Amino acid sequence: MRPKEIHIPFCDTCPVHQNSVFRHLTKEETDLINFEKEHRHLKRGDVLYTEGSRISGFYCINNGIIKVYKTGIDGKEQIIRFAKKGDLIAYRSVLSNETACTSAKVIEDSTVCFIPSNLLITFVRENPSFAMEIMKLTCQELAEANAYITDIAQKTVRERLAEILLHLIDEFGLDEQNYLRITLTREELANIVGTATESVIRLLSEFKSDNLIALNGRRIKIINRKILEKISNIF
Amino acid sequence: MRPKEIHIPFCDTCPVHQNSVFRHLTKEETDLINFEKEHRHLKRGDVLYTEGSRISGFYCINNGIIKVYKTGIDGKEQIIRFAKKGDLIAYRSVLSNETACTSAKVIEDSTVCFIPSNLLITFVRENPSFAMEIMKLTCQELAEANAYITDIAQKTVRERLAEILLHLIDEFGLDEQNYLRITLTREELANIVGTATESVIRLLSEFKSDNLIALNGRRIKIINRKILEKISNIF
DNA sequence: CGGTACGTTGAGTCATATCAACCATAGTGG
DNA sequence: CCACTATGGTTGATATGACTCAACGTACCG
Repeated sequence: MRPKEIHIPFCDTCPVHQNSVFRHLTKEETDLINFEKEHRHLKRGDVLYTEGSRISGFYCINNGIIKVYKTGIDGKEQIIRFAKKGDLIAYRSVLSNETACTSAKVIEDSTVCFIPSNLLITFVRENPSFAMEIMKLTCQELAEANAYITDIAQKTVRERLAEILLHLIDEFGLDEQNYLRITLTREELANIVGTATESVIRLLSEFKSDNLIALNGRRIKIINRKILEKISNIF
Repeated sequence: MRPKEIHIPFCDTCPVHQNSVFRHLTKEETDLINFEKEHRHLKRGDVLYTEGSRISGFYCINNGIIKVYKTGIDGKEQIIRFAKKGDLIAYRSVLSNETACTSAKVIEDSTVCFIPSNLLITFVRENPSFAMEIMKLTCQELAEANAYITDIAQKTVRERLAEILLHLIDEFGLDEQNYLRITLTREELANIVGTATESVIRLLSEFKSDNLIALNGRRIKIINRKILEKISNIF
């Protein structure tokens, strides 16, 4: 009884597959994934895995948005990154053979493929081009993490909030009316920036009075990107 | 005229080599490194590479301590990590084929081997066990970076300073009199914690009056580790 | 001896967290 | 259908952690 069942194509014709690290797999390897993968439909709030758990595979996001976060003091979430169409999650834990260092939860209803660990390990060992691509992925994530450490340590909340808005624009884009294509609660925004919910609310309404953004419930319309860039102190 | 020239052994008998990711290399691969590597003696303050530069190889630390940092607002350094005997630096940029996202500077006089990029790339492509080990390394660094993002976003400066002291104990150890085996300026400490130099000074002398540490110039003696753990809020 | 880099302390300020109250909305169950 | 509850959003008042600025001390170095 799923009125809107989303079709999951075979891996070899899946646009995600063709545009990701998977494009370095051979026909045989692709078929193997296709055979072994499961696909799942998930709703907002569903949890894919939690910090500390042992993981038997990783996920390829076909659709929707997932937040990847750590749980800190008093259970406060720190959002580390988002995963959307074409992104992989949980592969880090598989590769390092450690328990998950983050949790993952659905933000917008998603369709994902679950691929068992052993496939990833095998491909890394047997397909050097694929290994190299996965390695690049990890290295890029590492570079981003380092940059974020510096930001969070040195910038004010105001600067960081402006910067996050710009990141969200880059990552998820704007619709025809310049609304951000991702909707987050104030609390989620606070958990990216690393601040209190109330501070996000105050700063957003400040940005609004300065005519940099407009607010429509959870939807954020970008009016003046240039000034946001100035505020965010990126160079 | 170097009175204390430190002997660099051939790679195949180098203790660093035998205890690092390099142990997965074949005899031939090891010989190749041995043949192509350069070794360098560096003094405090020497710079190995700087953010944004293109890198033609990576470094294996034989001795001494290096700080790896990003330059943020107004040139303020954010120290990302330290590298000591047996650690590798700059390999991230080589693997992802990007310019360096950090700079590296000598904190304690060091001896390092410089190994050209192409060797690393070749070994990753041709030696799956080695590739896997390097990958684990990156993944672990990533896990640490994520944890640090959460800390810095959620903890107070006081908590973070205590935590950093504990990290430094774990990473560099204590001598017979419980002095930390790494000496940093107050500014460097501040640049790890992500705070102002004055704040570090005030908090250190607070820890001192609470009899948690003793101070002797730049040397820090650990007196009560338990309480430091309590303050740092790790669980 | 003057210079430079580092360390320390005090005073004042400000950004941000915290606490508290209140509103809006939607879902739930009797 | 209404009270009830939970969740998210907003605003105000207040507290305070941490930064900044400034002055001064200390130590080492050529």
